[in-house]
Amino acid sequence: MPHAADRLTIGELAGRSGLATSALRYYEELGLITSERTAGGQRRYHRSMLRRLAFVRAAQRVGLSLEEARHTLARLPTERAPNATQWAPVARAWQQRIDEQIAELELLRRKLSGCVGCGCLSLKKCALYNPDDTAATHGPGARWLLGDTPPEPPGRD
Amino acid sequence: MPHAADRLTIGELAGRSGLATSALRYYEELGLITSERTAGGQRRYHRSMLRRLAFVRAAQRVGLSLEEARHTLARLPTERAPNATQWAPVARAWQQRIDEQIAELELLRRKLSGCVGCGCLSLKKCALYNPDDTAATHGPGARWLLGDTPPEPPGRD
DNA sequence: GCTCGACTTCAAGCGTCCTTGAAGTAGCAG
DNA sequence: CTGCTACTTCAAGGACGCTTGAAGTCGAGC
Repeated sequence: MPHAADRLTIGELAGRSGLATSALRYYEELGLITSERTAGGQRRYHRSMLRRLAFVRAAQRVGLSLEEARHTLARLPTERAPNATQWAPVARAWQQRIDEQIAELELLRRKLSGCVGCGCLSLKKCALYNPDDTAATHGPGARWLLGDTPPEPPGRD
Repeated sequence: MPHAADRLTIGELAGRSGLATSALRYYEELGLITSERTAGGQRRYHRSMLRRLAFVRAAQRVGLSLEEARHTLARLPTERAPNATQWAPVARAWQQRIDEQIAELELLRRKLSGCVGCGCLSLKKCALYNPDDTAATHGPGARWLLGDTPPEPPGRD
């Protein structure tokens, strides 16, 4: 064991979190994590930072920016695990985001499925190019796949 | 109608694709789309570029970089819609990526579900912090949620 | 043939998320 | 106490995906 106390050096935190030390310093600068300093000025991290980092990583996967993660983190306890009351709204919000992402991906997947056998990406024949469900999903106006476009005037492909 | 021929100006292509003209020039620079030029040097796009752009947007949503999209695009016909033989492997590869993403999100979702009621993010008690399925999903070594970490030595949280 | 908006190029800038490098210090093993 | 690695700060750089601005040209309508 490299050192005595129950505080983690930046290298240890890096090893345990899977993040680079440079990333950890950056996160600290952003206020995502905090540290104490030794007499000599080196960082020492409380182990609760592991939780915060796990949270940040999860937040990123849910599609949040580091700034957004910071805001959410600010409403959770610093050194303690959040209790159910604190955690529930966060978890619910995230689940909603996740559900939306899954729904989007499944829509795209279905469209691709339809295309595997159809010599696809041929305008007017393919679900990838025709609104229907996409239109419903993405608001008003003709939309296909991932962008807007009129359903192609006359002309061929 | 702004002009005669069946070629699209960059403004028209932008309008129809939902992308900014600056993005279109950038894409052209990257080799994602091509254009012809008028005598005066202005770009004119074949309508098949709409398909390529739809493809690129879809690729982005599947998580590909523009570079990766370019590679894939290079194996599909330039001005024609791909046939089933050309398209099938691409669609299958994308579906696989989509499936992986969905699986990841569902895993995260399940973990969050378990946590809503548990005062979560408390080390050792919570699925978010304990390997199990995540370990299987992300290769060797102990991993929780989105990073590596040993399952916490002695001490408390 | 003029006008005016849409186009052109080129260079620089931007937001996000970090990494890299230089120059120097801390802290633990022996 | 030496020595070596891990640490420190600060500034710059870098990848990705574009956007913005300046300065100038094209081209369709009147």
